[in-house]
Amino acid sequence: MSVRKVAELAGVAPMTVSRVINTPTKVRPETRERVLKAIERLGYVPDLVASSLSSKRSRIVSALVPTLGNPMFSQVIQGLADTLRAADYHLIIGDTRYSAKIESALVLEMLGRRPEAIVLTGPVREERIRKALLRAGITVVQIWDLQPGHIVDCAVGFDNYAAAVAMMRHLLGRGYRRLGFMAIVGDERARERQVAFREALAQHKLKPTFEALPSRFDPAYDPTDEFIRQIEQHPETDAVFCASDMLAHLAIFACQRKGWAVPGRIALAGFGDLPLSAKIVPSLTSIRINQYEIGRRAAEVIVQRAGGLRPRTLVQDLGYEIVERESTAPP
Amino acid sequence: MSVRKVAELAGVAPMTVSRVINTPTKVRPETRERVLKAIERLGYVPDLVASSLSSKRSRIVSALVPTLGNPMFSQVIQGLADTLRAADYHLIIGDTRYSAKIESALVLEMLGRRPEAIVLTGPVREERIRKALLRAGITVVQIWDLQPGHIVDCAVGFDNYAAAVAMMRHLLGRGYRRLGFMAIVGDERARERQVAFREALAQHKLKPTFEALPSRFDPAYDPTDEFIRQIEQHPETDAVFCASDMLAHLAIFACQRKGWAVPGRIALAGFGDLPLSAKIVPSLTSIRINQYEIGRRAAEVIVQRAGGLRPRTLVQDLGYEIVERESTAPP
DNA sequence: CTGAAAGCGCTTACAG
DNA sequence: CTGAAAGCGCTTACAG
Repeated sequence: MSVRKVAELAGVAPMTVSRVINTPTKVRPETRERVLKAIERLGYVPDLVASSLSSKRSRIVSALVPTLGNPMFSQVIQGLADTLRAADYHLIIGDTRYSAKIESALVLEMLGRRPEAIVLTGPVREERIRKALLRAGITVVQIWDLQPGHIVDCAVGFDNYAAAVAMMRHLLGRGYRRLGFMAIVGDERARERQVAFREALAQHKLKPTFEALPSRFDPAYDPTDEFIRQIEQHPETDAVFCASDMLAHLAIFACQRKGWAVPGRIALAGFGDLPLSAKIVPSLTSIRINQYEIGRRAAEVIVQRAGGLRPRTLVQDLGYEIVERESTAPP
Repeated sequence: MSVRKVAELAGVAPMTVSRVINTPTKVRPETRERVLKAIERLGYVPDLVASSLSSKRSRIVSALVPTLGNPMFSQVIQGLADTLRAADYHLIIGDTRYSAKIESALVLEMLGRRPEAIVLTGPVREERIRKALLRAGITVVQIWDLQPGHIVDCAVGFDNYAAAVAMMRHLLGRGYRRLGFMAIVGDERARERQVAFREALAQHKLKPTFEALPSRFDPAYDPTDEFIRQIEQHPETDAVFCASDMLAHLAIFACQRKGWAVPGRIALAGFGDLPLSAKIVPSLTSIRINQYEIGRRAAEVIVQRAGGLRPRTLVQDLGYEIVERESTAPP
């Protein structure tokens, strides 16, 4: 099945078949009809691989996220997928498992598909990769965290550090003073939140009661146990800033098991504002990021660029919002 | 940047560069070294589009799931992505939003990329699409639900109906008799569970107290409110079978808000056994499906097929497991 | 409005 | 072990 077969059946040149598919208005209606009928009869599906090669437009976008298992990122992917599909692009995805090494290997692999754009979560970490990206001359959209110094091309996201600072302001404003921090090790974005956590405390001449970073690669990995252990070892803790809502949910359940009132005994705050966070009991104070919108905007930038437009702003800060809920009511 | 440039720099023919990349052992070590150096120096990344076209091997797999937002499916995708990457395949994804129409359009689009295999969630619903798939002559792996009559090619999943029947056996065995059912409308897989729910009750000469199917397209969509409304309208209900763990989690929170003891007042059971279900208070009885494994096996089938092997079994039933937890303790 | 020629960047299938 | 020729299935850039 190929343009040639269709052309033969319709009694036209292959070029005309190509026109019917790509620029139908440039073909006389009668001719178009004949070609369309031939396409239909043969069940012809144009080969986009060949099309990509000769037109030098792959209509492919690659996106790399740390993990697909995290709803934060799957929402971003969903936003990307929906918007790109509407513009006739296909999306190739890869997950880096939070590893810079895997990320680099994936970028190189992806580049082989000649994508028109590549979406990366966070800054490029290897100089070699940055060079390869530049040499490829494609649109690079860095999503999620905005770190101005490291942006290769475009960026859509929010200020992770500022968001964490705002949450700390909220917690301190509520009167909490003995704060713990919890994140999953390997999550570099969480590291930034941790820095904000420390600095905010330091400004108030306070010290963390604990900073726990269970590793998902640790065979004994269980954030729930880790949380309980930390609270028992540091019973003065009156609030815990969790680097993700999922951790905060687990902490709430741990507290329920232990009979620790939230927020009476311990206040809890998360990050990401998952849908469940508004519904959980107690409802969870969190930092809302519009994940879907990040994906949508990233796709938008890509489509605009492909259309020859220079997007007005190369860096789009979509902001964040502290959502104050029951879990951090004043003590 | 092309094989030609590399070939010139290395002083060999393009064909030799191709060999160094694809079958390096077939090139004399000294020649290979020279070519490798040229590749390195130029930062050459082979064009997989051109490679696909001439070799007729795209090394692409397309996967369609109803939504990426549901952790059930993102786990499947993760299993696919990991396994396919290890075999040097790229994964193009699409989400059908539970729509047969979108699914059909996506399949046709995907076919244009000449994937070596396509992964579909559930059976193909349009005859036209089944034909297109057959004509494409590629591996089609139907995942998730196993419906023998509708399988185009291979299938990896579990028996949705049997799983729901097993859960009903559990609930009835625990002594619950006044059962309600809840699912999100549009989820066809949930429909099967609903049928099992009804039939199991009928066998015991029982009737549902309610069957609620909130629609995510309904502006007033709120499964929590819907759950509360149903329980208040049908206060005799002593247990609710939720077609997904997420719904069951929301139901648990709703009960906490209302002061309805789970399982004292109402027992709850879910489907999918999300990680949170073991941790939530009360822990949730659910049906465990190994989502990641479904993805992994689907990829395995694809890789085996590509290697010329006929997989031993075309239909792999990975089974399910009723995980009995606190939420359905005897009344 | 339509078509013949050339070429996109690889690899297949020979040939030596 | 290496290479020259042909071709994968489209589209670009002309030409008429």
